[in-house]
Amino acid sequence: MNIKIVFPDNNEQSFPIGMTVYDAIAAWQKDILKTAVAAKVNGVNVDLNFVLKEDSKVEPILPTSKEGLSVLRHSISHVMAQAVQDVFKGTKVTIGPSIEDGFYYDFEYAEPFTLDDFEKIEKRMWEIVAADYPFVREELTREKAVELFAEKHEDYKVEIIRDLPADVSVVSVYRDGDYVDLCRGPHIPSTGKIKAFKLLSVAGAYWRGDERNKMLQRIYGTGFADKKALEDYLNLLEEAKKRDHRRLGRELDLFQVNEEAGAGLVIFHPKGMLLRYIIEEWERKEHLKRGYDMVMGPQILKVDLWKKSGHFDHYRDNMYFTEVDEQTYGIKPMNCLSHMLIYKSKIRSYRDLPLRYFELGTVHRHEKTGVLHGLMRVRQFTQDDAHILCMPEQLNSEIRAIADFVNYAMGIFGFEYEVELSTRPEHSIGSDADWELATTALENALKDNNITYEVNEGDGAFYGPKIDFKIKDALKRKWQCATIQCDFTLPERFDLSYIGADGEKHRPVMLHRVILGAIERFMGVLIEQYAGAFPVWLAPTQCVLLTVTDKHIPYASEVHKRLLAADIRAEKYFDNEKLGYKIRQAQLQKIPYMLVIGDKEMEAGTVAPRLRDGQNLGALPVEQFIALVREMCEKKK
RNA sequence: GCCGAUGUAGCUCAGCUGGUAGAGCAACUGAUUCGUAAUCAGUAGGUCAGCGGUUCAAAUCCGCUCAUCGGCUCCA
Repeated sequence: MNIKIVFPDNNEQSFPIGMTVYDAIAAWQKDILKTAVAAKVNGVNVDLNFVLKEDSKVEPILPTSKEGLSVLRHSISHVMAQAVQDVFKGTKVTIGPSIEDGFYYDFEYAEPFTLDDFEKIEKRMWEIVAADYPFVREELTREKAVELFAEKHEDYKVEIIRDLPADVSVVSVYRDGDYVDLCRGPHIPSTGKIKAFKLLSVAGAYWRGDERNKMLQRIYGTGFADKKALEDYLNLLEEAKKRDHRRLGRELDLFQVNEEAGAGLVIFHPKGMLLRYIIEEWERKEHLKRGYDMVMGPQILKVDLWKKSGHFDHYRDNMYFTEVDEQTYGIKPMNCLSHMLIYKSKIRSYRDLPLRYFELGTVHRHEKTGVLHGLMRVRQFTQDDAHILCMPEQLNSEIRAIADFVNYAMGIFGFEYEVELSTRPEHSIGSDADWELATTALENALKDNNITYEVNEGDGAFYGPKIDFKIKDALKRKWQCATIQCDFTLPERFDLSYIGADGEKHRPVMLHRVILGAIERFMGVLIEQYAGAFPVWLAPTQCVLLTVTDKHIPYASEVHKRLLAADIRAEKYFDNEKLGYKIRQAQLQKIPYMLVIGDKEMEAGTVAPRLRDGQNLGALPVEQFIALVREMCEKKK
């Protein structure tokens, strides 16, 4: 489908939908480019591009819009590639897209780029910007394009063109000045439109994302419509760093990951453990409410069982093993096996199903050193794991119930999440028919629940497809927490059965699922979500007693006892310091209530709560304060 | 595992081209008894990540290992 554009000289031309006006104009007659762009859109004053829409309207892409930023950043990445090739002769270019908060470009160059090189590259980039080269689109036949890039020894570009689908006969390249890059476009009109950018980091990245390929050097950067927006973004990054759970974990004395203990092994300090305990207690109650049975299996199981389940063949590299009395045991990387044995301990009837086994199961996985990250990626962690054994016809309602549970839990903890459906991976077990059935079951449940999701091809577990729920950390990195995995294979391998209404044996289906995922990871994201200022029901310390002078200690101690007796987590700041000092300490610890206790309170039998935001609640009788905290806990605030 | 960077007191960091370690905050002790984000003074604290090498001499140079950080691949 084509649409018409009327140019300023009343010349009418039609162009395919999706093409930008800039490209359309360039394709038509590039010498009237500037006036055309400026005059094009009903008096809307814009710097960047316009895009053609279905409804024949020409919409401007503003430099502040998502689309506009993406175009701008893509153009900046071209300028960066151009600068890198100018500064470091012999650099080969590969690909350089815009991404959520910026852009990157992957290069091949013999020497590693350093942060010091950024200055040189940025300097050259500003020169290119100052030259205000127009971005000019040009279309070439495949053959011509291969010729062009082969001549420049751009092997990666040649490979990209050669790998294009057979029906692509024409490719586009963009020129700015004497630089030319293979690119689909669109771009901004000229390099001079670039006002604000910054190169941020350099990292390794495999060519085409495959670890068997050569490792390239990726330079990350970001760009904005103006300097102010760039500064705001950089400040935001600084703020995000203050929320980093690794930093808050130390400052709030929650946990440590100690080099002496080993990489990826978390040591919970008293306050961190208290937070974890609160979450775990909440979990147990919520699971019991929903018809789950609590169970518990051993940390190590004989290796033969892991062979039977398929873990030994498919997951061995990630497992720890130990040998005792000439028996090899596998330390569990997953909790399912014990649950299978529980199911098998009796003959099961269709009347018993579904059976839902829940375990706060601690697992060990030997993760590669390079992936370890605070609480988010560790080698020992505890999942709020459950295995549901049900009849195939119960799958849909079970999956829906889990999705509801996840939604409820995320609401309680204040997270938004994204949903992905991951399908069969390269290395997997089970029949095609079962994979088909399992994938459809998951997909149908999502559709029936009106849950929007994206499909992640080939990202399933080796034993089945899965639905993943992802939440974001302070730096917007997504972390998978909840997951639902559909498994026909393990029931098969363990020969699980139930007696149906027909008196015959049938095979149950198994769902593996977690709600919060790994407690460690969930706590990591939770810490960042609240920047350490936990809601009252979660706060390891809910209130702290601040004495004005030593003579208030006896009364404050009395109040402390009453609070503890009322299940309120209270601390004592009775040291010989000024009130201001103690307020500051409590503030830094992000404690919800600071109870000031001086002469007035001692005489009246009250406490004077101060909130984290500086607000004073005035004097309250102790009982009233207790009631207040209880109410906050009940409302999960 | 791969690419790159980093590792000095509990934390944040100084320590130039090799000559034997320093600040602020925190901690501890004492004085002060004080009303909503830092009272004053003093004291103590380091096999410079570990191991090995070069050197008359290594925090500093070289190698290996461990760990951390930013990514890639992988993943809860």
